[in-house]
Amino acid sequence: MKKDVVTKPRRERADASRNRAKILAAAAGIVAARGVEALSMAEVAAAAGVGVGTLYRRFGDRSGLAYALIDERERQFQQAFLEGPAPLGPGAPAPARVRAFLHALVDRTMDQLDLLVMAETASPFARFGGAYELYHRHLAMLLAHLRPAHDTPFLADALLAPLAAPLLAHRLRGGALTPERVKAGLDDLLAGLGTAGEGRPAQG
Amino acid sequence: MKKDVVTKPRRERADASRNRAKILAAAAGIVAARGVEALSMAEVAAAAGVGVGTLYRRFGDRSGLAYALIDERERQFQQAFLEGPAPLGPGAPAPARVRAFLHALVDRTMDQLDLLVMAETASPFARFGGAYELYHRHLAMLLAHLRPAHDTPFLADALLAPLAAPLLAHRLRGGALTPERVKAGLDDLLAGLGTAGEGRPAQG
DNA sequence: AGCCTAAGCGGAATCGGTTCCGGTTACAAG
DNA sequence: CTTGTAACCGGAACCGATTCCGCTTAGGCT
Repeated sequence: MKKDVVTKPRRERADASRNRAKILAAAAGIVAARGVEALSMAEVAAAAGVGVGTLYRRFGDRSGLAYALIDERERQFQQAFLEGPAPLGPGAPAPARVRAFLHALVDRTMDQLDLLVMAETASPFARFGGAYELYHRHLAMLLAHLRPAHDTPFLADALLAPLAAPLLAHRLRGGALTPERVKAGLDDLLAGLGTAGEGRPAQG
Repeated sequence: MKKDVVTKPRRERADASRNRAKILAAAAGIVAARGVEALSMAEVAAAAGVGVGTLYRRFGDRSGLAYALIDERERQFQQAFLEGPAPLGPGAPAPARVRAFLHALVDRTMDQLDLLVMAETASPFARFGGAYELYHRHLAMLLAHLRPAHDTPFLADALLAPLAAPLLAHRLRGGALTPERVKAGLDDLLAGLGTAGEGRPAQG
């Protein structure tokens, strides 16, 4: 009988990570040249010189590829609110952190709107995969700090929902939507939740 | 030269509306029997005894078919908040109408969650087609009544966004989400916006 | 009743995402 | 260096949505 060592997690093979890089480069090139609409799996595979099967092995699906293209900025953002300098990171009072977090999320979403629309559109629940739950936990935690008597998980969803990429993209098309306007609107909601820094006790 | 009457809008041909009915019946049957996942265009066409081209001619696309299946209840809902009895319809003070509208929307969304998920998922912006803009205008108008100094179009989006079918469906899966909880959460947001009936002037 | 044509119709073809699988290969162990 | 095998690979096959297009027909008109 073999020794059943606990599923040793060997690291990615050299050819595999080489292909990963080729695919990401090809995909980024296509997006830069012709926009996200032109980003089909078959075309990326062809441009990268690999088979489509390889794309799926590395990235799972179309949405996974989109997230991978966003990954670097995403890491920066996550690191910033998890362990970066205040007020986005730890150290600032919760209301300030909530506000900083939402404002930063608006910027980050606007920056990569097209890719996010694609990523969130792939499958019905793609949006709630990856980073969403992290944002949700983070926000709910900050809110709970402030207003323990409220349903903070719901409030966190309610604050994140208006930042869904497809909604913002839709409103942007119709002109007259700016990051500042979204931030101001969020501030308005936050003021109502008593997170504007008034320091009132939570009992509402 | 022909008389150029302004593009006379002839009404739907008899065979066409007969097919529309057959298609809707077939689709409803499939959904009832095997759920929305089983609702593919080809299968509906086969069950209805028509070609797929006919489905597209009548309903535009998958999302259109889903909306058509929902249509009857949708009409009732729209009529209720546009011209039905208060507080949902006209006559009640704006704060009460806002609250009644959102609560009713929660119920209606929960009722047909699966079909709505399908309808809103078909294309990236499907959600913002059909009824969404109507809801948005209605809600923004009521809010403007209350708080003219605020960005009511944004607030309307912010109140509607947490009711997106995919989000509710996702939270429902994880258990622990009820219509009551959603309504309570919305009430909480509304209280913060000063629509709880306190009658404070708008100036914030 | 017969004509004319816009409106409809069916279903093959197309398109893009995703899955499958028989054949390769990196690389750890001996 | 040889070997064993898990991880990979490529690309054909599959699947469902959507488009296309040549043929048919309802129904207004004479």
